[in-house]
Amino acid sequence: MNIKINFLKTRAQVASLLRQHDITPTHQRVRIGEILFTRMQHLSAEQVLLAVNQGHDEVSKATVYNTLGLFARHGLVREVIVDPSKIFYDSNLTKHHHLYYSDSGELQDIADEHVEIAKLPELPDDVHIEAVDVIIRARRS
Amino acid sequence: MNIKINFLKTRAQVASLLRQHDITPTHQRVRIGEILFTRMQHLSAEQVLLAVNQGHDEVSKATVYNTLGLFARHGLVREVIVDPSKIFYDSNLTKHHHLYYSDSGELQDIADEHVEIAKLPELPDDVHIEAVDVIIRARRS
DNA sequence: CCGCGCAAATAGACTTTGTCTGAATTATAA
DNA sequence: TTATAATTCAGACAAAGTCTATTTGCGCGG
Repeated sequence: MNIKINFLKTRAQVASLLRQHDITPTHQRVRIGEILFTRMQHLSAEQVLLAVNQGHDEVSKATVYNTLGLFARHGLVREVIVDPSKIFYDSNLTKHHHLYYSDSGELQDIADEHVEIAKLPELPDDVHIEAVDVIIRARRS
Repeated sequence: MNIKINFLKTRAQVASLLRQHDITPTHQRVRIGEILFTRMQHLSAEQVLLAVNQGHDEVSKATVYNTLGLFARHGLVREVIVDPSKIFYDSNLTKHHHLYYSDSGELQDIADEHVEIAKLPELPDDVHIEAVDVIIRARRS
């Protein structure tokens, strides 16, 4: 049984999670992990950079981008592509879909049980599906 | 009954389509429309710019971006957001979904009948849905 | 405890996609 | 014809993300 990825509270827990995924837990990576994994949320790279560097500089832009990519490749966060100008990193790893408000840029989770995909196309054998994303685009008025 | 938007062949047909959608058919807009509406395809702004300016300059970058946005707002093309670095403009206006190859960047249509969404969440009254996009992310190997 | 070697981090230049500005052109209307 | 408005344009600008060359700092053998 894996450590529950969300609601981690301590640096030690984040470090342990990283080790479980074969990621060396450096100071910077743990800082970024703290921000992402202490609650379920969607953050852009820019927002992570700001959050990490509250007050004084601690982690460089390059490292934030590298680390987010690394986390995504190791399945610790999910990249959500809904906005043409930035990627959101989603620390909610349960199966779910997204509701995107194109007026405000707000992104909300939709629990898996509220969406049912009853049919998907047959694909050739050499094609393997990485994800099926359902995005509801809406606006308030 | 509307003019069938795909497979338009002549400038006059494109101009007529634009007029139907309250868009003044300028030379540049018709050029761009010719490229988009003569067959169903997904093109990025960059690709439209290149296609329009075969050989000599005819339409500026600013106009291409303005026109694609204008066409999208008037429902003549559909913006497809699957790649974090660019928007695709889809001239296939029939209801359909997308298969995106994250290794090659290739984007394919999936006919509506191959996907069935059996359930969607209830949303508050002031929220109105603009689109429900299903994106299958896959890779070949 | 020292220093070697390597992974990781860094600053900042660079790239790409897209937006903005203000001037010039073209169309529209009186 | 004149003026009024809409459209186009070149090029400056902005934002997100990548790349490079250098530095940092940790793990490990002696």
